[in-house]
Amino acid sequence: MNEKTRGQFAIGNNPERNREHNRRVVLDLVRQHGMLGRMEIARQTQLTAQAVANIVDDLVGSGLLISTGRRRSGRGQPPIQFAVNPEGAATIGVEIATDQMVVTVLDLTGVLRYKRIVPLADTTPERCLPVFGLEVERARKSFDSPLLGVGVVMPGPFGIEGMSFVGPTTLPGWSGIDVKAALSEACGMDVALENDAAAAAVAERLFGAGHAISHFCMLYFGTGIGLGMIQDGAPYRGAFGNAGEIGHVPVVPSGRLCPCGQRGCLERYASLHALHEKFDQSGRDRPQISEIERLFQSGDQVVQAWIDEAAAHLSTVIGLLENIFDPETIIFSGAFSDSVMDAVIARLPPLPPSVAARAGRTQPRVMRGQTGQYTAALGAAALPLFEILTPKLETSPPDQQVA
Amino acid sequence: MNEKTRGQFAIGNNPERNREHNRRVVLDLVRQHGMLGRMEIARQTQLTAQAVANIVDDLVGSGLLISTGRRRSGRGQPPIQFAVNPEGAATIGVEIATDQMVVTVLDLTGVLRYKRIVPLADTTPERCLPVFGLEVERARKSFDSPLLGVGVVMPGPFGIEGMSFVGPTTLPGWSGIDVKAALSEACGMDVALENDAAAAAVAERLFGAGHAISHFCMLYFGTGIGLGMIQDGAPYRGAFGNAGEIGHVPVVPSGRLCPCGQRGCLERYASLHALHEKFDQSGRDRPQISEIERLFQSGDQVVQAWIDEAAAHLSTVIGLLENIFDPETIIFSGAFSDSVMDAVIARLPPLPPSVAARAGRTQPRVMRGQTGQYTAALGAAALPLFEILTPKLETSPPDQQVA
DNA sequence: GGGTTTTGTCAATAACATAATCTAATTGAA
DNA sequence: TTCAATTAGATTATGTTATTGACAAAACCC
Repeated sequence: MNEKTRGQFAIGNNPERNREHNRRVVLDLVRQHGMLGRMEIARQTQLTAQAVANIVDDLVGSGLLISTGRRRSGRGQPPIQFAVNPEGAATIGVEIATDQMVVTVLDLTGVLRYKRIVPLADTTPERCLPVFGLEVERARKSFDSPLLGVGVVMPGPFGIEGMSFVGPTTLPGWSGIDVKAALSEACGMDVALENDAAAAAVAERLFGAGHAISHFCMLYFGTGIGLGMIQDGAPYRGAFGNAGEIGHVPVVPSGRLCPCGQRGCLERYASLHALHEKFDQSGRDRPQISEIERLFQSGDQVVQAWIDEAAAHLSTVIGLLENIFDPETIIFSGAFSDSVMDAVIARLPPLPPSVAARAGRTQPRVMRGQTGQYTAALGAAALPLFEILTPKLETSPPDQQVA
Repeated sequence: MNEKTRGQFAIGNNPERNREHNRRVVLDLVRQHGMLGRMEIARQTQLTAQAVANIVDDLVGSGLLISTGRRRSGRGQPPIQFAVNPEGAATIGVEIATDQMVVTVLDLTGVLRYKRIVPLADTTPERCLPVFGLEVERARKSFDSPLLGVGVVMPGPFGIEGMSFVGPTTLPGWSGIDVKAALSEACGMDVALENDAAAAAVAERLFGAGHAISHFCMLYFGTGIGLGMIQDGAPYRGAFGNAGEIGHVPVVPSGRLCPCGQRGCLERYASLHALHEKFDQSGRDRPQISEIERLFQSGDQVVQAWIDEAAAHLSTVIGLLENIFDPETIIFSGAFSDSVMDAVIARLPPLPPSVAARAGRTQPRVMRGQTGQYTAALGAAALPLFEILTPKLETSPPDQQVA
């Protein structure tokens, strides 16, 4: 998140770290397959049956896995199936947006157990942090399982100098403070912090279309527009946690002036804020997000015009992302309803040529996310889950390194 | 490299894989620090002194490390220092470009031991593969150390459908064939295959400015222009190995027509091919790469004009990359001489605002690579080295997975 | 019912790292 | 000079984890 993130070194393995790793591998595998027998786990993980038996026993003992009975499958003794225990643990996710706070609780299988939307009139840290602490406390009381962690989603970027990026799509008053530390203090525990697009990508990876896709780009339509990247199954954060600021990519030469100083930034066309501006121009009130679906269904001209304009400029960006990342697919998601997202995709102009034109591709180049319009809040709760579930290379904290 | 690359699962650890991992961690650490004592290694890797002693003994035994004597350092028994043994192993790297083949041999510390440039009149696979086999054989005879592997660099992308991307900056005749398999057969051993930009990035990471930088973007000026990305110290390849095709990002609206079908692609302005076209327009012969330095030093007008034009369009791309990747820095490298690269950097227009404008940044936003103009061929040889040296998460080959 | 196949468990083994203890070599202060 | 402090390195014993191999259990097929 800051300059110190540089230059991590992988650390050595020992039996203890080994144990952690193998448990994570097994848990992740079972989660992704829903149900699995011991022998199948052993084959997939390239561990022995005995090792898997020990690990599964251990995970059952700690409540993370449960047996779901035998499954008859051809010849041989039918395997006892195991699945992730929904009651095994839960996580709290909080999305702090420009006008509201969405609080969610997910169980270990990713099922939504609690959702609460708190309108925010004032998003400054002074007013916001106490509400945040209170809401986390309230969510905590809604379940009995052990709490894995708290994830928070806010519009990025974080820690940028000057006023360049403090536009209408970011939160006022939050620059210059250590956001993560402030949030941790407000709720009394460590929090995982990400921007909305990255969290949405994690949610999609764990619970949506991404569960079978390990490389994808997610375009997230929040107040602004963000890019979330899943690479090799894990989110890409950049050296300082601000990767994915695609909103300020210029798409229209000498286009609309952007607070960032450039002209024709994507965010000025393809974002909720751009829609709001279109309503301003027509002399109409800005609609609530919840109203947009209705306006769209009734064929509202302003909404239609916005969709066409957004789609027109997104096409270039899609080619760009494909050429840079070579993803399996690009997923559209955001605070808008599914039908609005579908309309944006449907009206995309012909996509430019790119490396996506490979032989035998199986995924469409663009698809809509499957986790709905609260995907960012879901992603917030998914962040701690991801930490527990996903095997990764252990690295040393940079402060322990030699000079 | 193909559609099957999708959906890898991490596999479980066992003592044997553990052993491999720890040796890699130690070797990588020693390599990056030049020389290190056992206790220091133990602290960095978070292993015990005894474990490190065993590992170091083992690595010395297999010739990968050598002792370099005691170092007096304050109080206490002076530690015995260890360094990577240059004679421990060597790798062969081959860059196949549009007009020549560059063959290199690196020792384990990354020192160039052999370099040979073979002009290629005909780059079709039929003519090229036998030459390749022969040259690898010849390079093999230049050293006694064990051979770690062979790395090959070619202009990408690989396996793309249709004619869209077969322009003057790619090799004719190579589409539709399994390049890696063909190369392996021609030299009788497994080869690591990458595009030039990715390999250059690996070279820079191992031997150049990138050794202290674990997140950077490399803009590589070959015949075309390519993007190599190092993320968390490792190259990013994309889902199908074709990431980094930045040459076909449009930078000039309604600009020059590109064989890819778009207009104003970066490659039409900032690449050797663009320079060649400028010479064509002036009615002059295309210069050899080796001549360009001399032309530049003598203030040649065409070269100057090309530098200005390239720099003008690169500025936008830099802002784009910073916003998307949030790297520590962006490194320019390529087949051009250092002074030409420096001139391109010097003439960049003011860079656009981006997330790179963070508080307390220590690296310049753009810098020149430090591995010289044969960086791609160096990178080719660095590929197998990277495999040996770098700890990574073990994953299962996709064909072993359940349906 | 017997042969085959697959799952699951037990006990013993192997590999690797840890822990504790001791020796060696250097610095620095009395 | 002497001796305590400090750091490195070696030796031995111990512990954790996964592997190996043998065998029992439960299903299918003929």
